[in-house]
Amino acid sequence: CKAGPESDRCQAPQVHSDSTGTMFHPDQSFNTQTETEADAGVTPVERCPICGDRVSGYHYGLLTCESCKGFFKRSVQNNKLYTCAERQSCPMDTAQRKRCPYCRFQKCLAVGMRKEAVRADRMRGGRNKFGPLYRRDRQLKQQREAYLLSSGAPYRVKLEGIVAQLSSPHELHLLTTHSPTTLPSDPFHQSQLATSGLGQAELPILMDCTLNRNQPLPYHTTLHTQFAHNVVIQIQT
DNA sequence: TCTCAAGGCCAT
DNA sequence: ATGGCCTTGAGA
Ligand SMILES: [Zn+2]
Ligand SMILES: [Zn+2]
Repeated sequence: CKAGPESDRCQAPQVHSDSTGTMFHPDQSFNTQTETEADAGVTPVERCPICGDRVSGYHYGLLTCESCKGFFKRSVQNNKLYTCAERQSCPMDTAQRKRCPYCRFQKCLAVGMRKEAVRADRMRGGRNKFGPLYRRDRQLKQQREAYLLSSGAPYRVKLEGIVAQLSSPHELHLLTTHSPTTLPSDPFHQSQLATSGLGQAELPILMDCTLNRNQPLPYHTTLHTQFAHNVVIQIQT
């Protein structure tokens, strides 16, 4: 993987996974970006509920990305009043989140960001009253994952990103042709893998399948299980 | 001490 | 105005 000036695309595809799909955000029409290899496998793969970007921690009540944190802070601090030029339902993803601050702020509130967590006196550091809440939420998530890991429940794997370069066309062939119907003998599998683009440099891929917990992932992929709901896959190149 | 969410800074 | 990175500081 040559890291050029445009090293953006030279990254491992990002993957979400989830038990039986039930916990997936129902409104996940996020066009997720790729994630750096460094992040993959180390940091929990959580998605910002507002825009789908990578979360950087708890901000004003819940896990959000860095940009929505900043946006919410500015909005509240400066008593921003926005208006939507459309119908109060603009799409929110990393590409379009800055287009309509109104809908972005609405969504911030809708998903539970708290104005009260923005300090009127701009005191820095320390902990606010939500500190304990964050702590509980964390350990709740962990418990649930521990359970799901041990339960043997089917889990869902989504892979979306750009493969910079496959070592051989054969790998792509396997990924492609084995998609919906050829995942062997798995009653749960419903995978949909699409490839498009013909350039050798970058290859968009999309996979979404449900697998049994004891079943290996298809071909040339390695699985790193972190938490039950978050699995990171790396394509071996 | 260490943690990590809150505010600050500043290049874009 | 945005968003990535930095500094702060009460609580564990
Ligand atoms: Zn966001
Ligand atoms: Zn709007």
